[in-house]
Amino acid sequence: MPTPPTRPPRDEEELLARARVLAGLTLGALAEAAGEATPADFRRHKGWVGQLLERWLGASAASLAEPDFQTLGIELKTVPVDRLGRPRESTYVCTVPLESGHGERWEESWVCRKLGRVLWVPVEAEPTIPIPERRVGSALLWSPDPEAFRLLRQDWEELMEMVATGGIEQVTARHGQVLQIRPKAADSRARRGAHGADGAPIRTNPRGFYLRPGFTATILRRHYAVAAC
DNA sequence: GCGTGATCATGA
DNA sequence: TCATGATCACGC
Repeated sequence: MPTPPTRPPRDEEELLARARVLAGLTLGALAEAAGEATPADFRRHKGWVGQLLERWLGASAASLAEPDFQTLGIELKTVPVDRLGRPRESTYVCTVPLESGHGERWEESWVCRKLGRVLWVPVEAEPTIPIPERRVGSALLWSPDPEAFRLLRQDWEELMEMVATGGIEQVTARHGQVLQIRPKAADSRARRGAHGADGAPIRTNPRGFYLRPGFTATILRRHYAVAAC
């Protein structure tokens, strides 16, 4: 059984090597080897899997508005998958800028920068599998291809245009083909400064950008199609 | 209080 | 069954 690294990976190759070691291992084994307890359920431990993998891969920017692997410019995303390897949940990307983002170009956007290079790590999330027995899958180091890039850009521009013109309160999770905007806060009472439909300052629930499961499914499906050959 | 790590819980 | 809207913990 390996032990968690004490420093960030030097390069992509080292990061991938670390990830390959984890493939097939269970959450229980990784938690034990890292000296922590495996939660009985995730109701009060929602980010636990992500933080466990951060530790095992040597991520450096935990809970900062930076890529997880700062020097490499790589974002780590653990994705809960069903028995067929399909994502069970959407994937959080970043906060929606409610006051400063208007007029920003796609290329400079937080979404574009975060998704430029992503290490996807699938993790079994079937409710029937006890948490300690759930296995880590094989990781995929990914950058958007032209089609993915186009879809993301199109959604981002459309959503930010809505935020700028109609106001954030008009945007729901139903907008956006692959990217959506949903609440992202401690609870529904949390408030953040924003602009209303008429441009007047308002207070509203903080929002985040999320990738729809179908988008992530396409990424993983291609990976496994290749891996199976 | 905010951003990051996400999953939960409910209604359609 | 599935997606949306709500929620929980942590570090700073």
